[in-house]
Amino acid sequence: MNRLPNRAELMDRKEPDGSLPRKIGRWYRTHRRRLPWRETKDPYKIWVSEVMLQQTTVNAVIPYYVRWLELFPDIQALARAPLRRVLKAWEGLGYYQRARNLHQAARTICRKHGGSIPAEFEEFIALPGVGPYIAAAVLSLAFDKPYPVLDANVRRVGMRLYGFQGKANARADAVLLARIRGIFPVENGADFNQALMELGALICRPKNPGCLLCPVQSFCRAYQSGEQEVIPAPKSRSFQQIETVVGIISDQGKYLIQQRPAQGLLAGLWEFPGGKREKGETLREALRREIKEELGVEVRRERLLLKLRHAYTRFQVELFVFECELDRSPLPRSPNRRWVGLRALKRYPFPSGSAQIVRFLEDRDSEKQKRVSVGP
DNA sequence: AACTCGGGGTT
DNA sequence: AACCCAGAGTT
Repeated sequence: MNRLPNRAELMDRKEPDGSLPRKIGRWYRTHRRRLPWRETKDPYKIWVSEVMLQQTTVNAVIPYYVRWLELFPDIQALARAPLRRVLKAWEGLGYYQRARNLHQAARTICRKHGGSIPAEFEEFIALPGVGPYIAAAVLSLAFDKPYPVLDANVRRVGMRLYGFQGKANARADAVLLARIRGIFPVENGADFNQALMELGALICRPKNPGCLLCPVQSFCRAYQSGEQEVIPAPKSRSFQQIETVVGIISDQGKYLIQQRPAQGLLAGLWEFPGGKREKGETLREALRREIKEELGVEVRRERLLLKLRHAYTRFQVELFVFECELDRSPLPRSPNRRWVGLRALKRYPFPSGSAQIVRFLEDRDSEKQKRVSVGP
């Protein structure tokens, strides 16, 4: 667990001009990127950025971040918003539990903390979705408390600097945090934290690190032994291919969609009926089985509408989207199944793959409208 | 300690 | 195609 540097660690530290924190600090002041969340000290805004940036690259986050602050400019606005709008604003960013947790935490803060973000580590980390990194980051960057942060950038920089071998792990993290605490500057801790992360992002990259431009090259054990490219060791990963079938079922201009369970993959998002193709099944057999299982109705006729590919972290999905004609119309007998017109479809949060299908349907519809209005 | 949870960017 | 990313929660 993180903690503040103690008295002995902070007092009487000599920081000569050539020290590591000084060198990194000077480099940061001249090379840092101007990013939206670096223009503010508002803890809510910094928090939002940290949650979005979790396992997500800076460039992917920026447009979401800007739009989010327009929709939910402060914690009260977020707390008031219904979950569906919150998830819609997150659509395409992934790890949707982050949005649900942020929303829930905002409501808790407005209900129990008078609407202001807790400035104490133990109180803040107790909120859903706030772990050791985000607690340290927000308290450091917004409240200038000297908590060292340990994210993927700092981990890579630190492991290389100190010549750690092997994969990242909890034990190595603890040792690393202790060493960073040991050099943590008395002043401008927020800049030191950001400087370490920025160094990891711009110079001490996973591949092809820019050691020749690195301000702390002379301190770096990995550089001295030429191991900078192999520290940290890569994580092992599996990868598999999956084929899914999707049924587009429409009736009088409305489409049948259903909501995924509140737990697990893509929790709470909406999608069209369908599922995985099993071994030994044709796509059409899979479609008929899934529709029968999910809706209790036989498919009378179907035609392939489009094929999409979508990559997840651990697998790649190929979606075969069929327009279906059913035996009879299935009744939406649960709140998790709805007939929705194209216009209203835009307000529902979909996984990225399904969002592509929605765009296809919209395009198809606007083409149809054009033909009608222009005439043959 | 190992898994799960998305999607997009980079190489 | 493989790898990675301003991690957190669950098992």
